[in-house]
Amino acid sequence: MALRFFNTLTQELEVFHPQKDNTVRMYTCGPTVYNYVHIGNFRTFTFQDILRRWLRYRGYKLDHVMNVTDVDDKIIANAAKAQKSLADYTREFTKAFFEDAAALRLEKPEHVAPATEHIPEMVEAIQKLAAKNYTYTNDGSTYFRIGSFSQYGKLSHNDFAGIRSGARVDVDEYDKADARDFVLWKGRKGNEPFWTTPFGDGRPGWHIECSAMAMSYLGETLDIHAGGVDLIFPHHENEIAQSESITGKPFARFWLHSEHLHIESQKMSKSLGNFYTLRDLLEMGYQPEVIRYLLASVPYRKKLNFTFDGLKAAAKSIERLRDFELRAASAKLPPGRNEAVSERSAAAIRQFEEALDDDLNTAEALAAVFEYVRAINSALDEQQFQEENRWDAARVLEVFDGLFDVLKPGPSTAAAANGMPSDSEIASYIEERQQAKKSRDFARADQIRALLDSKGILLEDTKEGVRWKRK
RNA sequence: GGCGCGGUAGCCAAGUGGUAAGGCAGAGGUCUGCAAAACCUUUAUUCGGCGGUUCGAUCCCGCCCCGCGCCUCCA
Repeated sequence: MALRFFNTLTQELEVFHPQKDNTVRMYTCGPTVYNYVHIGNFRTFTFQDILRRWLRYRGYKLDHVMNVTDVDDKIIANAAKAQKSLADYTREFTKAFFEDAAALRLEKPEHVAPATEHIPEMVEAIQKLAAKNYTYTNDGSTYFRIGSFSQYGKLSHNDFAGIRSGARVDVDEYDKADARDFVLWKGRKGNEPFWTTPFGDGRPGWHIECSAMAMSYLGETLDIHAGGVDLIFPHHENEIAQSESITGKPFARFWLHSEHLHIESQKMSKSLGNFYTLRDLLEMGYQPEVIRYLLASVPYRKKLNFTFDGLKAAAKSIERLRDFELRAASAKLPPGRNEAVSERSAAAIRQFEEALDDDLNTAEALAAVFEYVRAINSALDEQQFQEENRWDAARVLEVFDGLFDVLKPGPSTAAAANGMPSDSEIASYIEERQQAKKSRDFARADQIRALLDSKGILLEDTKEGVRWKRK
């Protein structure tokens, strides 16, 4: 079966191909850098990372733009409170965001686009809209006239006919002619940062950022536009209105939206105060790859309830896969190659691929891997897994880890390794213990075991010999 | 009020018109000098409730109950 995604625009599962060049032109909404982002935000970014990796696995090249919103009301307020310039303030949290993303092993998009570095593109976009009479100004601010875009609501599948002008309060204190209208350019106020343009001093509205930057990097029609479900309305709806009013062409072919991370059955959000940042969890001692696994393991269109039990289960799941990897790589094996094992390995990869092609069903993909692990463990027990089958198992794990990326120990594990004995020291301890056991000096053998244990090294006596791993 | 999503074992969770993947936890076992670790086996006559369609429904339809989201900044 071909690669399929659920398209929010059509509400259907659709076969995906990029429009040209075998290159996927993709835009995703990135962070607003007014604070540390929380792990709910990172669920979406992890989904986007899985999407990137799977598209590449399927042979596509990527041209992916992610914006960084580095000017908006909250940022201005927080920077003022911290008595820092906008640039200094956002630099700090932009840096923190990419550090966190790297810890979660999220690939960096081909282009990272800070809003403040693309003001000319936004000005140009607004001028094009003005030339077509899609805008009006009021008290120094420029607005988009929603009444002039007949398809408004097609993404969020809302019928806006019933909403009357003035039905809602203008929360951002700008005067609008119609309740649905949104601001393209906010007029200069007080000491706020501003840019000078033909239509007045001020700063960009949020929605125009994404339209202008997406089209300047990727052209008039994107292959994929992705983000969290809460952006469907109004943000993405507004992006469509702006972009399609300018070009007269579809803005994005596929709209992909990831569901929220919940905590105690509620949306995790800054305003509710019920959030954890990645840094919070790392300080509690959780490994970044465990968090990555948890975020990736539930299919992206399903709400994911965050719990510490879930985090512990994720850690154990990774441990099982790592144990398997170690066993398949290090066990003493009979020579030769078992054809049945090779076939079982190929089947596992096929199942894994089919699950991901089906709108990135990561849960089903994981099931394929775990079923494979059990089958091969049994084959190992029965001496059916042979020397040349090692490559088969390695290949399955390579495909798995190319997407999930959780098998290699993270940097914090490496940090804990400081003061640990080297591999060769461990090997000589193990050898000494084996000798002691052979001469039935169990006291010495147990002493060595305890010594290594105190340094974080766990010995495993198995049928295939002695293995060790870091705790 | 409008629009939408979801309710599957103790927890997380996949799935299909023909009788329930996987992970964690639990139980039993294998291995072992002992132990740990690891591995294996096992764990839902049942898929929120009530009706309907069907030879047959967890999966389709209707109603109800419960949870959640969007409609305002928000991943």
